[in-house]
Amino acid sequence: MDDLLGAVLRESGHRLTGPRRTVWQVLYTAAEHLTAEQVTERARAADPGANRASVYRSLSLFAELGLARELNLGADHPTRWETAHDDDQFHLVCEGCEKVVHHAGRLVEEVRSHLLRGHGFAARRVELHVSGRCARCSS
Amino acid sequence: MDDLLGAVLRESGHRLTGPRRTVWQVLYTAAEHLTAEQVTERARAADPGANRASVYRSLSLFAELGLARELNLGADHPTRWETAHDDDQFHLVCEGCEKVVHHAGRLVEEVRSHLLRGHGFAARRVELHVSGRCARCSS
DNA sequence: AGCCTTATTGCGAACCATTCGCAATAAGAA
DNA sequence: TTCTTATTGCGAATGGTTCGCAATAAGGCT
Repeated sequence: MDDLLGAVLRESGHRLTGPRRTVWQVLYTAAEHLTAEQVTERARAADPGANRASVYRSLSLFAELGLARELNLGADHPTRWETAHDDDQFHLVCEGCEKVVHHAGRLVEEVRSHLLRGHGFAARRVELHVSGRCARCSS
Repeated sequence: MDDLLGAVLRESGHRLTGPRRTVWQVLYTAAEHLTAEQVTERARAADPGANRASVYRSLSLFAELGLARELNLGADHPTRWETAHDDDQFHLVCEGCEKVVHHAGRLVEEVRSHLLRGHGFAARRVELHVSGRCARCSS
């Protein structure tokens, strides 16, 4: 939905602007995880004057408001962005086809309860990054 | 051990040099995870002429040889380094005391087999980053 | 509808961690 | 000891991200 953006912005005392709408659209309709640069490119498809700095500002604001999420898949790869899901992060990076697979599973819940019961550690955010080879590429 | 460095370097056709020895010493005797900048500072304590670029070069080489590991604990934090352990990465970052706890458990094994059996994904490296509050800080 | 306030934008310059190019140096083999 | 060449040190370059500030436009108010 496009109205989610407006609602969240209004509610938090921010304005619904053109650039923000554009960035949100890009992020929302993207299949993969995009780098800030890719977001900028695609934003320029809709609005040729789209500005890099504004894209960065929109992305960080979205993150702050819980609309989007910043991904770190290793120091070699650049930072990527995605719309936020309720589930925790669980990313499988295939070294063969370079695809990043999203995988939401109960595993995260298990990790969480394991840590709390076994170690008294109250997990807020769980990020699981796995690199290896997917079924197709490991043949 | 200090000889581990020499052995691994020699075996891989590299030279055991002063700068590399210094960086290894720093990394090896560090309690926490250090940023490249911190490694450089400490290296300068031993050798005032220690060079930033060489520190970076040493660190990447160590990573390549499996002696050290680069850590990404989120885009906000700078990259950190540690000597490599055999176990996979499992980091608990406490938001209260800012401590990074190393926690090696069988959880990683479970994740690995879960992915392989359930999804045909052959995990090579598993990184689990959890932020939350440790037992002491959550009171 | 038009006005006013001020959040947001766009632009380029600034930043900062990391990397590079290259001449000088020093490991390690002979 | 000499010789080869991997490695260093230096400063400059890079690349992603952020900043400063004047110009613009959202949205509340009349």
